[in-house]
Amino acid sequence: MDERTGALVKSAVSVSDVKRKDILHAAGTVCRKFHFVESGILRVFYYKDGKEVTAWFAFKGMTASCIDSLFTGGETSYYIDVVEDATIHTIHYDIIERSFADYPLLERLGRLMVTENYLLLDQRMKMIVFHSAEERYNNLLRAEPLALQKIPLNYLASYLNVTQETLSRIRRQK
Amino acid sequence: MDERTGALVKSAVSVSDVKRKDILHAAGTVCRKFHFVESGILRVFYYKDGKEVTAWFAFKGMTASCIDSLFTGGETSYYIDVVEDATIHTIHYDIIERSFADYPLLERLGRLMVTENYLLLDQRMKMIVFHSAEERYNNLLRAEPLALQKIPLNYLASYLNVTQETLSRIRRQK
DNA sequence: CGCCGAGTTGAACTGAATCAAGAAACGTGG
DNA sequence: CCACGTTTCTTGATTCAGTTCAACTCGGCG
Repeated sequence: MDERTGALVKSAVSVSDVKRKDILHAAGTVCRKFHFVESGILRVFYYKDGKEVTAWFAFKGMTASCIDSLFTGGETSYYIDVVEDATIHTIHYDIIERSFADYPLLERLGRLMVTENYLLLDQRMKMIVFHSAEERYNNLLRAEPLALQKIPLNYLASYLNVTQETLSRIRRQK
Repeated sequence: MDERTGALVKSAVSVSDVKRKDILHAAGTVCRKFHFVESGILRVFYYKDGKEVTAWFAFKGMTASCIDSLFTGGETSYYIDVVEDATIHTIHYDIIERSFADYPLLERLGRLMVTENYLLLDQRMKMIVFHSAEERYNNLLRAEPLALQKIPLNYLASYLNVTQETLSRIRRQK
């Protein structure tokens, strides 16, 4: 990325500390931000038949956003909250977007970000389709061993697409 | 899109007619093309435990590509074949990509394409996670009633993530 | 005609959901 | 620092959607 573009991006970022249970974004609103996680854990979730369903955990080094709103400009169906006290860098996409025409590299940045998200979703989909509940749990355990101790079981369960009861039983036999 | 960019894109496209069972692309190779379907049906699939799994059907007006290879530049794990004789427009991504720097709008085009694919995948994932086999079948039936008569049952089954037997039973009670 | 691929049907099995209670852990005010 | 209620987690019994395996039907077509 060139200097000029870097400076613009920097100007669109703000850092903040957020606490467990803080809600960074609610469904039904347009959301033009996305968050980089420096430390802590964020969660992206939505409601399905009155129940929370976790779409995504953002651990250290990952991003969380109302990706539907960001992509389409419409109202998001996601909520974002804080699972573990976190320090985050929030990118104000408005500023980025307004400058697309003047900063060609931003388009690339946007493209790569979406691509990244696509590949992650693809992975997750294959995980759910091809692996049993137990394999999914073990996989996540391998990827994020520390984090798992800090995430309530019901959040985890909906992320892994099993009931809380099943997840509890899986976990027992270890 | 401006004239200049339009002309470049046009230069990167070729039209062809393809026949049922033709294989447009095999896994293990790098693929730098994607296909627009003017008529007919293409299928993107891969192998899982020795069995074909359909990742995607491209009906009229849709696109088919080895999206992993296109995004990452690596070898694809997908095959693309022809389910129903088709006329397709093939975009040679190489040419597009080489011109990213000179044609800023191409980055946007790329971004929007990935975005489109992301949203489709998200939809599909939710379909599989939240709906029963029967609901998934009915949904596809609603979306592509004509096409379904032309697609072999086993292709359909793996796309819907059920066994052929189950799909046959679902279909019976109509 | 007989074979072959595509689809159907049946019976047994299984992973995970659901429903229903409890047990533990947690935090908040007294 | 304890008591109390709430939230989180566990356990058991039952049910169910969908799989698996195996056999069978049907419509071409060489």
